[in-house]
Amino acid sequence: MITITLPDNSQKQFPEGVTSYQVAESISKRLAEAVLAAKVNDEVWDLNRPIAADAKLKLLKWDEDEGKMAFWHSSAHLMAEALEFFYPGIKFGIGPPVENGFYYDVDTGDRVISTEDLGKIEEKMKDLARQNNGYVRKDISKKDALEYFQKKGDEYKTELIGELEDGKITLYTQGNFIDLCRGPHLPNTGFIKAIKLLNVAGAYWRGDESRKQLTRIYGITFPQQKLLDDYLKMLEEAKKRDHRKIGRELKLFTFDDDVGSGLPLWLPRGGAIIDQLEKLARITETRAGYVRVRTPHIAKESMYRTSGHLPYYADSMFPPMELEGGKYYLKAMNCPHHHKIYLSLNPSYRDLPLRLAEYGTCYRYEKSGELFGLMRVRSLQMNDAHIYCTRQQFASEFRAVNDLYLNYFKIFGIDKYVMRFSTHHPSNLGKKYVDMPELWIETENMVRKVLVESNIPFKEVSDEAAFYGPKIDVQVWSAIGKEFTLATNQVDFAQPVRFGLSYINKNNQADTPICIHRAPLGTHERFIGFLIEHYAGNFPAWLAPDQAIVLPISEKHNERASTISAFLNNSDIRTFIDGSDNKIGKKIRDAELMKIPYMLIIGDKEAAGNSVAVRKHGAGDIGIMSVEDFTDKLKEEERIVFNR
RNA sequence: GCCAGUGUAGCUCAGCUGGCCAGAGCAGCUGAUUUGUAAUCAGCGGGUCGGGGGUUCGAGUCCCUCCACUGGCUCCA
Repeated sequence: MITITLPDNSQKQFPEGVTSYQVAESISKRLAEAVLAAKVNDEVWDLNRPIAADAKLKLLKWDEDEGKMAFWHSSAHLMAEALEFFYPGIKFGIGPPVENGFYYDVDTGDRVISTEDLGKIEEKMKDLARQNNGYVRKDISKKDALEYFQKKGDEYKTELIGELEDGKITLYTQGNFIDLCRGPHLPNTGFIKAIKLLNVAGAYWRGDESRKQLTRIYGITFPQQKLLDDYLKMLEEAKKRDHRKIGRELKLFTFDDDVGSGLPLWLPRGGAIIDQLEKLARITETRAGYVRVRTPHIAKESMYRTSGHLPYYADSMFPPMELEGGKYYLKAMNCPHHHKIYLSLNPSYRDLPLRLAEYGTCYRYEKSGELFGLMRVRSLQMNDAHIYCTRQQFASEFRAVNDLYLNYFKIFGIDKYVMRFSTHHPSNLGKKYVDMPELWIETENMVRKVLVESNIPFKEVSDEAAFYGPKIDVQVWSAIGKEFTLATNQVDFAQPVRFGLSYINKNNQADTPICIHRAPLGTHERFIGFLIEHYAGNFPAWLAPDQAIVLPISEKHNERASTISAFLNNSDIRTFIDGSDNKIGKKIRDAELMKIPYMLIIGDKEAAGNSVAVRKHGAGDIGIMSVEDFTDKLKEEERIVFNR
């Protein structure tokens, strides 16, 4: 007999070789039906794998991520079986579960799998699922595994096996399909009740651009049809928040073929949002001791040689313009220009920290397939600043920048984000990274300390730093689940050296400053793209393109409406009149669709009392008030943001 | 850049296997209406069907090519 310890620390005796499924059965029949896999001593196992000795056991159902992973991993094998049926001789790469579903990378030779083919594959999968075929695990020697897949002609699997340790190789078989796999899997295919193949895509073998591109098929499966229906509905809902759709509907921005792809045109209503963001940044930065500078959009080749961006970064820059025997580049970043300003100012230690801020317009030649609405563009304006400080000032400056980020997040109500802290790896010193080991360690420790002390969730990734220092990127997600770096905060102790930046210290000696690159609001393009989705177009009044719209009940109230509108405009409130001869219901509907925060309705009653009937977007009528009271109300909403 | 898909009026979309197929709704304009919290009525004007080339008696419809967009891969704010 062996002892099985369950998560609640209760213990039960079972005969040696008992399976997790049998344990589940002994608890309840319903549990046995719902359980998908089991965690045995911190390792996820198949339900029907015999347990030989005393063990901790956790039964994994659909509500556990590890249960879902086993489910989707098994689904990938099911899809592979269907694919092999339709495309004999097909070769398989990898087929893992992912956050939402699974995929399999396959090589179909000359045959093309397109979206049209997904339906029949889906049907075949449903057939196979109904057969309740078991997923059977088998240990195999490396030699036998290689022999099997070589015979099958699958060079991808043989490549994978070649890297595995002999004695730890397992195959899984279900129905007519055998796959190299570590598992774990469902007991049988019958668990998979609802199947949807989502799309086909190209994917490079092992993520390497220089290797062959395989066909990747994405799918998702569920233990019940209703869960699939819910998931598809959720996807539809997410699409409604898509900034590209809302941007068109609310007339915020557009693209034009003649201008070029990735080059957004900001319409007046989008421009108004930018104005408010810049206002917020200006106020915030002025209070934090920043000074504003302005620099040209182009610079000569020599500067980018000095900075080190050429030739390494040249692929991401627009090709140079040649004139008067020299090459000029459109700037892809603002730092070199700012370093030149530093040189011109020739500061002493008394002038540091020097914080140079600019909403600098940059141009980056992104590959055509990488463009994505406002989130990934070729012309962008950064909420950029470079802080030059001494090593002693570094900690407090970095902390201040961090606080600035958090303050912004609070204003916008951004709570779903992850700070990605990228550090160097010592093995790449002098190669990928500047060879200043003690400075790397010192600044990384400092950055880590600030993050921990500020109680900020972050994940540390080794060997992902910039060549000039460690960095923090703020990762967020678009409505349709794409991950983006929204903002960035980088430490730089390399460029100051390259540019020969220095200051005279207290001991009358030249010293090199450290530079902090920071862009807490990222770029206008990406930040507003993100905000559109974050608010689903329902911008708070301080940020909305139009804060209020004046709606006269009938034509005879138009004059009164103009007076009120003019008064509000004079109080710096962004407003206009709906002067159409539509009925009030229609005017309200139009304003609601444009998501204008406040509607001010003017009829006989209001005209008589110098008041407006206020309707709030999405909330309805909030009562009659004087024009002054409404102005104060709006001003208060702005004050909370701008004066915090 | 690569793989797969899509491209019909400002927007959302119909147009089956090539032949009275260039349409609808919304938006726009004009007129009537003067309206009390999510669509008043009527009339009118919009498209060389993404660009170019080809097949055909005949092409939104089939083929080639370029461009753009969408979903991925790679790369990044």
